[in-house]
Amino acid sequence: MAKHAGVSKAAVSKVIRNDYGVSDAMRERVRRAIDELGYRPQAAARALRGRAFTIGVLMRHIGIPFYAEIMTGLVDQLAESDYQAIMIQGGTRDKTEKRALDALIDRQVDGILLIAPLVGRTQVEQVAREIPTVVLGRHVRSPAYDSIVDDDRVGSELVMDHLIALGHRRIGHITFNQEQGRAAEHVPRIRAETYERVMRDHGFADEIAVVATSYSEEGGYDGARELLSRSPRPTAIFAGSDEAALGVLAALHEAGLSVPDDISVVGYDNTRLAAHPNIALTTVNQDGVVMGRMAGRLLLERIEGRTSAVHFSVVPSLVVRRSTAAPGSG
Amino acid sequence: MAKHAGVSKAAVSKVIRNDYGVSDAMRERVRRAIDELGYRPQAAARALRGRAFTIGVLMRHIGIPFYAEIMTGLVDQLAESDYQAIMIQGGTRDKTEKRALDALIDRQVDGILLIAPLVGRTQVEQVAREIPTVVLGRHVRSPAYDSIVDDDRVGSELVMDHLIALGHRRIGHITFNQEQGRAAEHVPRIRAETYERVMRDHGFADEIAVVATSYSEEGGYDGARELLSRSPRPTAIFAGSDEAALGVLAALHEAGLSVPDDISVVGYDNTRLAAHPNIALTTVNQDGVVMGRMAGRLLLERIEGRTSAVHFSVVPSLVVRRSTAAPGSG
DNA sequence: ATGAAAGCGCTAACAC
DNA sequence: GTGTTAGCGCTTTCAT
Repeated sequence: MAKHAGVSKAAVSKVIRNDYGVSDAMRERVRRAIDELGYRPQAAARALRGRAFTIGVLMRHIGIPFYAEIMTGLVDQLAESDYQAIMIQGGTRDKTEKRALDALIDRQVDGILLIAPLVGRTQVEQVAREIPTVVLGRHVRSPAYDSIVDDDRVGSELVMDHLIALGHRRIGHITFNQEQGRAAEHVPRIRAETYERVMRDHGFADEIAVVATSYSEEGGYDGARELLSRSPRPTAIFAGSDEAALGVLAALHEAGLSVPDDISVVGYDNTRLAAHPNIALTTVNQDGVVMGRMAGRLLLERIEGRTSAVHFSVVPSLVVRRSTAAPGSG
Repeated sequence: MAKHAGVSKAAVSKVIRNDYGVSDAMRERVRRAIDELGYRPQAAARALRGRAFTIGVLMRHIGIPFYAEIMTGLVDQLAESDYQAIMIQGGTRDKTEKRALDALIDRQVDGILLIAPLVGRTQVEQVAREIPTVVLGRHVRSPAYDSIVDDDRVGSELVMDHLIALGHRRIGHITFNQEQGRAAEHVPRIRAETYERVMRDHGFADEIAVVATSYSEEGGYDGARELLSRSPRPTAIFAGSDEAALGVLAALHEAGLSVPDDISVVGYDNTRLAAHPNIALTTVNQDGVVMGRMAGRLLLERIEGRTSAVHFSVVPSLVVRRSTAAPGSG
């Protein structure tokens, strides 16, 4: 490559990196040679000496619509930089997630975005000492890394206020049963705590009914069946996620109960499906695209040298659809 | 690292790669040092000389449930190897996909899985000359790379036979309007052609009604509205994908038509949502997990040296749910 | 069976 | 403003 342009390797390197100390003529000559040869610098070689120009994203699975929104924002933000986002699946077990995280580190990524990681604060801090790190979806404010969350307290309050304003008081909640250790920073815990607090604040402490399963469709299904078996049964169910709400709807359908006439249902996340007319789920919207874009910005800033931590919170909004109504209207 | 174990770098390298010519004592010593130091080889440095131990997967977006299945199979297959799968989003435009593909190549991946790529055969062949490549979801049999497809002819026949057996003859179809150039290898084209062929074979040539929009929910919505505006309107709609079928359901809902009493709807892909009781979509199941596992196997084989091309076809099956019934039953 | 040495393709520091 | 040089952390070849 350098030979073809009749210049030194260093000159080529400088042109590619837009480094200073290159004459226009030199730049032009190198540019032409690059085009003629279709030359592309090898990321591995660059990584060995400097940067890999790669942002690694760790997520449990792909296939989750909300994650897709995050990626849209991230890619959009990185588009103007020289950085590329690569993704890796961590799975749902500690061990597989660890392996995936190690794989990113081995590949010398310049920044890491952890989406709702299983790994705890201490371990993330260890990684963050070496590599700029942003955690999305964990309510933890470490000085060692940045975080981005939706304000789950506000979102949950929106849900509860909506239901209570409609006249509900026997409201059930389905949450995600996670390990206790670091649960305080976990989203399901915050949504559940807010649910309980609002219930108490309104004098409905006796009506509190929380079932801990998971945020999956299956978890919602099981949770709803459990809630329905109680007597009297709730007039509304606040599922901790849209996924779980889908399971709730399935269980209600199976039980021959109609929504919202017999029972109101609320989700959280505003996945694309919630908007479908056959579902029409009242839910909380958190702007994943904005969160992803912010993640990209924070990572680029850290790569450029910022060391102080930034903790960003997105304000959610309630989207009211046809799955909620006043109780006993059917 | 080598110093800590009191051996040469070459010895460490051999132990890590399970190369021959290492005594048990040496292996033991190196292993212990690795554990003590928590040593991990840098992929970038390895890539420069040998392999990156990385499989790159290019897909349009994450967030597509079927792609998640493919990844599950791929990761499962690679779990027993030293290879890691990383994903990159190509987006829906030629240009962004090209950029993503280049990014994988720059990162020296050892193998590439292209999921329903926009890029055409010639360009893929160029890549495949350098890097083992598997294409999933394109009906093209190149001698230069492997391919994995669902047998879309069989799947589409299953759909049509089902509808015709129920008594439908005015069946509409919604397809994906792609560039004509290389359309022959594209899935939507094959599904549409099979639809037309079966219609003709049964003497329903006059009833053929194809609307070309896209395989998205919006595309299905628009397509359905177009089909409903015709007179007489179809008694059944075969949407080319579940996504599109969701849009069809939305349009029917809006038009006050009930499914399946007024009109039957069939999708394709058996995404998780199709199974939800509020949707209950009759659709075609293609085993994404099997396809992903096969992709991993083919890539590993190619990395090990296979040069002849393998073309693998998965046999789909029909999943009948409540969105189809005999015509005029309502 | 083991180690010394060369070199993969870049970047950074320095000399000119 | 440009070229030369050293070296990033591995793998590979070749002595020993």
